Amino acid sequence: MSSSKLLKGSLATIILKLLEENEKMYGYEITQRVKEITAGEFKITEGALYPSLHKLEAEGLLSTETQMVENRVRKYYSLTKEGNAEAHTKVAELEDFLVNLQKLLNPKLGLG
Amino acid sequence: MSSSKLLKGSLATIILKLLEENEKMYGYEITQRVKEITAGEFKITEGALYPSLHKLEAEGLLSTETQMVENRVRKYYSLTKEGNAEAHTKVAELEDFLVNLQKLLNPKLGLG
DNA sequence: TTCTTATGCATAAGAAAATTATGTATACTT
DNA sequence: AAGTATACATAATTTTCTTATGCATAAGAA
Repeated sequence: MSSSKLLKGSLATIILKLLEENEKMYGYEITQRVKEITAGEFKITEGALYPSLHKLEAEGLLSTETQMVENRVRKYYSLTKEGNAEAHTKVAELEDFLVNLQKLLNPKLGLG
Repeated sequence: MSSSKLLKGSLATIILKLLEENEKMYGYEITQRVKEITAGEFKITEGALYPSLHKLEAEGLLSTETQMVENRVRKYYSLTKEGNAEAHTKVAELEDFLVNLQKLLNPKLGLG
């Protein structure tokens, strides 16, 4: 996430959420999907993405499958069973966090 | 912010926002206010808070004033003029970020 | 034909921003 | 006497980025 330098710590949750909806995705596809959804405002760098994917795989949350497409390698990632559970947990935690952050940013609503 | 380990990078914005509303606050007060507003879900640690306050002061965004209250030192922080401007900017950036994050977490709404 | 952009993965060096642990000090409660 | 609350501060470590670099193929522009 280059443009804003905000919200370090949410990348893994974003990845898990996207994979919850898409069955399988490859790295480059994830960067493009995020860019598309956020109208170009989030740019996930490879230096952040690939280490994060590798870590999630090492933790047993993602499984991989490599394909050759048009003479290029694609490494597809899918949620494991544990990954699916963790996706729910992490998304819920992040949403909870956002609610609290909104209370801080918008105290009139929060304490109304 | 100990409990969730999320949203690293938003602490400075939270501080600026609180000071935008409160004229002046001291460190311990900030930790208690955040805890109160978020019903105990955000716990700002001293190890995060004080370095962040010092940095904001070094950047000219905050000014300080020390008082003795009941035999204890309190260091009050206030927004400078530049701090006030920066508070607006950072809050707007964070809100913008949250909008995009919501699009990722709630794609059905985002692309509706 | 050469350069740039796009596609696709990966790692290393460095910076930023936390966590955790520690230290000092006063005051109140158990 | 020990623990909790108030109040500030810093150091060591960890996490998670950014930036830079590297490899490789393909397509389009100059």
